[in-house]
Amino acid sequence: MNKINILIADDHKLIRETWSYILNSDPRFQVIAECGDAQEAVELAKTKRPHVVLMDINMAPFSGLEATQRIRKISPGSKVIGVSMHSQPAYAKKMLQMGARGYVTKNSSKEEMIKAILEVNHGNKYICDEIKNIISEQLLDEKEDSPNINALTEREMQIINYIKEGLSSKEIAAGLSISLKTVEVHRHNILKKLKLKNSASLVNFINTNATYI
Amino acid sequence: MNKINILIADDHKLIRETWSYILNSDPRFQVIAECGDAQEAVELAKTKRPHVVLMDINMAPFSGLEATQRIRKISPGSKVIGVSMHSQPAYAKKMLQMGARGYVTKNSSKEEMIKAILEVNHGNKYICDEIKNIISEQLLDEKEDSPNINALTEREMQIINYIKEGLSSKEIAAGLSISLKTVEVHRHNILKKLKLKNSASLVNFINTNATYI
DNA sequence: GTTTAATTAGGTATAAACACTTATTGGCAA
DNA sequence: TTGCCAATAAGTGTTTATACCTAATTAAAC
Repeated sequence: MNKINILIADDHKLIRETWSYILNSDPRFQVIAECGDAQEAVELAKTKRPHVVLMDINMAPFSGLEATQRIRKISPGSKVIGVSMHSQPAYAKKMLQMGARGYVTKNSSKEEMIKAILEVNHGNKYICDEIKNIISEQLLDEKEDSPNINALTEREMQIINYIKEGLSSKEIAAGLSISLKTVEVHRHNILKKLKLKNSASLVNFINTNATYI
Repeated sequence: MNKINILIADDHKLIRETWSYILNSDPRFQVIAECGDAQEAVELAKTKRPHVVLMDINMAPFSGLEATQRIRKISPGSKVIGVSMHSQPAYAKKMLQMGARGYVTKNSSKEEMIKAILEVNHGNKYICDEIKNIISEQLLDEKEDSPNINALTEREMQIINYIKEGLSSKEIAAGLSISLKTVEVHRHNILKKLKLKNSASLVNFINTNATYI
């Protein structure tokens, strides 16, 4: 039986090395490449055609989410597993939307990671226990009136990023070549959707609630 | 020659396991305990008396900074190495202030980690190359007028926390039983000190710049 | 004991943000 | 095709924030 070929994309060198070490110690796996940025990950997926890609979400120059999406198109046979330190289900959800076949947090054990690799390689989907537990807990809470950042549109997120950087509505309007009035409407809608009072609390919400990625 | 006894404290199980695996594979090291929270780390340092402690900064219920401080008192023979994903020198500085003997980012290689352990066990201090490079770069830039959050006063930090929560100046004034005008002056001084344009960018700065820990 | 810095607070402006209404366009889906 | 929604943009207000100024009090530092 052939080994499962794995590509590791993670911007932390130590983490890449340790995973390579562990996975290569198992006769079922073969780490064929590793890299620290998303661009390289896409290129390596194209040339090396790995069976499984371990993809960290946080990477330069674009996120693991985008890299997953690209790999999905460029090498449909490669199964991507999202790996992140974030336990929020929203991350997992987004990652799966982008075409990932699995999601594992860095809280997971070695055994769970191996299980995830075997499952996705076999064509199944896999989500780690931690996320599954959190999701079920959230379902029990069931707070439908909670601010849901997923309701924000692309444009709104774009404008939030400008706001974070300290740009005024006038500057944002100039930057996006749209009317000042439009920017104001967007800002108003954002605050209304998230039930926030002003831009300061918005930035704090965005920075501390990772739910939006 | 005796092995160097190591305690690993990191809230990510996978990371603990991989380090244990790697370090135990080296005849010079012996991982004698590992844990995922700061409280346990302090207790384990007390009972196990490890030669070296690998301490992650981000942990519950209190931070690795505080745990380091406690271990320093409770088991002065144990050398603590701060391990973090943060490349800001401010983290390293704070960690060393708390009594750590070394600081290594998660971008560092396995070799660098081993070097750090050997150095601190030998009684020396060790800071990883990444941080050293950043510090030297910052010295070369030498911008004395650069935003320094350390210059913020207690009162100013207090007001920033209210701003983050979305309170208006009027509300902050009421909360602190001071004049609206005073709050406005504080806000103005904060923005001036940090060279920021508005509250949104202030909140983003505070959330993303860990310099104030 | 004099200086320095933090906190306090007033005045006087302009600029920006926020609230709410209406309305047009284009795309996508039931 | 009809209807919904995102994105666009205008009008018209009110409220807040920001930018300057001056200045008193107090505590710490030199």
